[in-house]
Amino acid sequence: MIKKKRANEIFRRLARRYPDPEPALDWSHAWELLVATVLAAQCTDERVNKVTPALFKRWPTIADMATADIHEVEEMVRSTGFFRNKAKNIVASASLIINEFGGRVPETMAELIRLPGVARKTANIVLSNAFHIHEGIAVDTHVKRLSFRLGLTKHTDPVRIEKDLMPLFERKNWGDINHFLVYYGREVCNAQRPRCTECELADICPKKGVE
DNA sequence: ATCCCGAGGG
DNA sequence: CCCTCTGGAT
Repeated sequence: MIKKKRANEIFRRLARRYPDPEPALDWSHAWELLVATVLAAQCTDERVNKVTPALFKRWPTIADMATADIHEVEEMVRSTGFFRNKAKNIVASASLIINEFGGRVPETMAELIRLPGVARKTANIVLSNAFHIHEGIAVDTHVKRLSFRLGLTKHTDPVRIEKDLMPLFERKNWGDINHFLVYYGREVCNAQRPRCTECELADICPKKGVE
C-alpha cells in the first residue's frame, strides 16, 4: 500500500477509536501545559499529574516561578526524574518569559525553543494543544516507535521523522495524530510486547509480529 | 554518543 | 536484573 494511503487509513481508524481526543496531562493554561510537558520527559503523564497540582499552587503565575528557590522546586519534581535539570529549566524559562516575552508564553516555534529545556517536541505540544497552532508534529518516544513500525518513516531521528510525517497528514490533524499515536502506543503497540494479534492496524502494518 | 534520573513493570 | 516512560543539552 502507498505510504500516504496507509497514513490516511491509520488516521481514519484511530480517529474512530479515539473520537474525543483529550490530553493526558492536567493543565489549565499555556504555562501549566509547558511546565507539565517539560516534566513529562522520560516520565509517565500519570506521575507528572501527581506533582503539578502542588507546584501550581505553590507558584501560581509565571512571575512567581521566576523567583522560586531552585532547591524547593527540585524537591517537588524529584519523582519525575531528571529533577535537577527540570527544576532549573522551569525556573529559567519563567525568567526568560518575564524578561523577554512580556510575561506571556510565546506562540511561535522559534521563540518557544529559546526556552531552556524546550525543543521541538515540547513546543509542538504547547502550540497545538494550548494555542491550536500547528507548526509541526510532536515526535516523542511513542510517535517515533509507531511511525517506524507502521512504515511511515525509515528514520530514527525525531526531526527527520517529523519531516516525513508532515506531508502525510492534513495540517489541521497534526495535533490529533500525535495524540492518536501516543494513546495507541500505550494501549496496543507498546514498546516491549506489542499486541499484534489484537491490533486493528495489523492488516496494514509492515512490521506486524516482527517486533 | 553520553548524560541527566526516579518510579514502575516484568 | 533489565527496559520503558509523550526529551533535551552537551
